[in-house]
Amino acid sequence: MNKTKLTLKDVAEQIGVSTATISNAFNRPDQLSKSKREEILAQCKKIGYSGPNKAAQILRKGTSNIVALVLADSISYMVSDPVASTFIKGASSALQENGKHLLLYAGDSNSIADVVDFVDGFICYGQPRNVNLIRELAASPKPVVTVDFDIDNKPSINIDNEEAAYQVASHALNKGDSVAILGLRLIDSPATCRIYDSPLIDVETSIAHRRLDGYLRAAEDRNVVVTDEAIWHLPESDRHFARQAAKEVLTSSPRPNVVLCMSDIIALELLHMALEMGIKVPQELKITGFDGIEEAERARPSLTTVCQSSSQKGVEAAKSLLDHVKSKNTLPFEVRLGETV
Amino acid sequence: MNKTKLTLKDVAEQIGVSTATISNAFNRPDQLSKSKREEILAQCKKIGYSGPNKAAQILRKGTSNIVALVLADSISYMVSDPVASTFIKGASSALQENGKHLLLYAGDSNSIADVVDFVDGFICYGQPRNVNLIRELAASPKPVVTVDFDIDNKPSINIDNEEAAYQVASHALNKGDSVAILGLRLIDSPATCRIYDSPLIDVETSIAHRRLDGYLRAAEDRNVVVTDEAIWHLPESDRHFARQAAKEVLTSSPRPNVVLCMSDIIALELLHMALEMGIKVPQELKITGFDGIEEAERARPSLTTVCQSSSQKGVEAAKSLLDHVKSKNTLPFEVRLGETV
DNA sequence: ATTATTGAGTTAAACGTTTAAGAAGGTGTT
DNA sequence: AACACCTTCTTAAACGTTTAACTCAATAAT
Repeated sequence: MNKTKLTLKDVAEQIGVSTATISNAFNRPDQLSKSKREEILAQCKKIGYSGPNKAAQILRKGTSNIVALVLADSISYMVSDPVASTFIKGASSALQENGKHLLLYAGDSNSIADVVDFVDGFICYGQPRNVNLIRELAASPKPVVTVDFDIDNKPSINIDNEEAAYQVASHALNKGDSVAILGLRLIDSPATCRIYDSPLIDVETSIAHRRLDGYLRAAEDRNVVVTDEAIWHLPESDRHFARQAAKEVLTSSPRPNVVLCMSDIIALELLHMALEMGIKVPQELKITGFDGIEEAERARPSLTTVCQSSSQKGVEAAKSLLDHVKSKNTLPFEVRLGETV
Repeated sequence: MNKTKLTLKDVAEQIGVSTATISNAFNRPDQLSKSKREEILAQCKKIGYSGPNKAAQILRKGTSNIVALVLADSISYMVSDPVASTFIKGASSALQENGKHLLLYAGDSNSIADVVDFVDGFICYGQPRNVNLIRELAASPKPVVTVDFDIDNKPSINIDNEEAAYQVASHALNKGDSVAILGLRLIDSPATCRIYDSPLIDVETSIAHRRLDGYLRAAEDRNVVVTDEAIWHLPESDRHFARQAAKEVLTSSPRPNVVLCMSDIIALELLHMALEMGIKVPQELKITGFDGIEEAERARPSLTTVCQSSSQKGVEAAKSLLDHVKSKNTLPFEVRLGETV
């Protein structure tokens, strides 16, 4: 029919009203009479004008209905991790309900500059690899909400990781135990950036720190000594890394009889390897996980772990962003007793 | 420092050149002398101008570096499905390498109108639920590439589903067998829209159709009769649906001794249920899958299936879009013989 | 009968860029 | 010396909207 894309101006001329009126017909029904509005919309439909151009709206209105989801690790990894993908699920459905779109943003990139101008806000899931990215998020003119990660003065969604770790560890630990910890990357561990060196950003602390604190408190309560050598720091909650670390732990001597794992993926890998090696769980080896993924419940023996709802986190994160909540939100958790302690 | 966001105009005034020159300094280095360019960029940095506003660029340039990934089913489902998430992996990494961003778009929404104006193109993964959405994609002014789905006159990425199904079925079938098929939603099955009724869109055919054709050809070759009652159409490749259908198949009488499944997820669920029921695989029941996911290889007995690389599909789809390829691309597949036939 | 108030629509100035076309000056050719 | 041709930069018109401020009637209030 029409050679080139119709604009508001074209349509206004054809219908014989001002562009403002057409615009109002689409955006502000209260600004014109009901009859005129309906007539205009009908005409537009007939002419083949499907509504104001979104690119122009983004510029003019300063809003795009796009929310960027900054994923701590690469998108590839995040999409296949059960915890992260469940989070994405929750976030995306909450956003969709509110007419927002989700832009996946890799946390290993080093700047948000290429999207910050048009995006409506950021949900940051986990601790991004790149310091500069964190710094930019901290200084972002657009709203930011963080999850499983904390930036001072920005809203966040989290659970009480210290308390959760303390509780789950308490179920596993007894006086005289020899314990190992399969942890996640600490924010200031050598493999990563020494974020505390930078005075500009005020990152409170990572979940790995909080969980470690909880584990250590539980150990201390029972007079169990945890040396630095008994703590492994995996770069991420990945089966491959987990398998390697599990091997090291199980072949170290003396072999620990309790291993506290900061994720279920890690714990399950350890569990499988232990069973392969003929180690009796929980008699010779107690294991705790973290997250409460389905697979942990299906495993035999079933895993003792901390249950938290990733999808709820996603929903809450989206809500916080949309409602311009400023405060930090601490969600509940629950220790699920399985057969591994 | 600065109260309000700096614009190109502000910066131009401060530095004492025209806006065009600043713009060129950022976008078209060949349009001004090297020395001037460097001076300008240095000044901008000092002033705190981080480059042209992206929202304005989108409008003016008509390009955003955003690619929408239209997911046939809901985002929630897609993100947790191993096949789909592997696809997303491939696509996102290829796009990221080319500086493109990924917008997740739910295929159960009924229009692309709210993004078509600013997005650079669409990758459509699978057959969207909504006819209107398909119609809009078919008529989209922006490039579209489809995967595991076909729209006439649009490029697509696929494997030869008919041949793949034929081959895998051929490994399982023998004269005298009683066969059932656990299939996926056909494009014109009653539960969905009768897409062929609409003359406006020319959707070639769904992968479910092609696979069914392949299965039936293999059956015919061996004089095996497949009645309509022996064919189940699951709405999607979901564990829940699969479990229900598996139950029906295994309790039907006479019980088939060969079941051809259109996805590994379905096949694995059937396998588990068969084992639970004490049915010997493959002696009493042969099973074939489709996709070649990891879990299929790990299963005991391991699954006979068609291997195709979802991540490669993602990469190819992204490439096709970025390179403006117009032709359809048929990728290779491979039958992996497991212990279930 | 005069003044306020409201309703419906218009005008025109943004929003922050990019880019075709043009101007000014310098270099090379004949 | 005249001319064409670069190079480097500027001018100004898009890109397609939204929205504050305004006009003009018509209705309500005093």
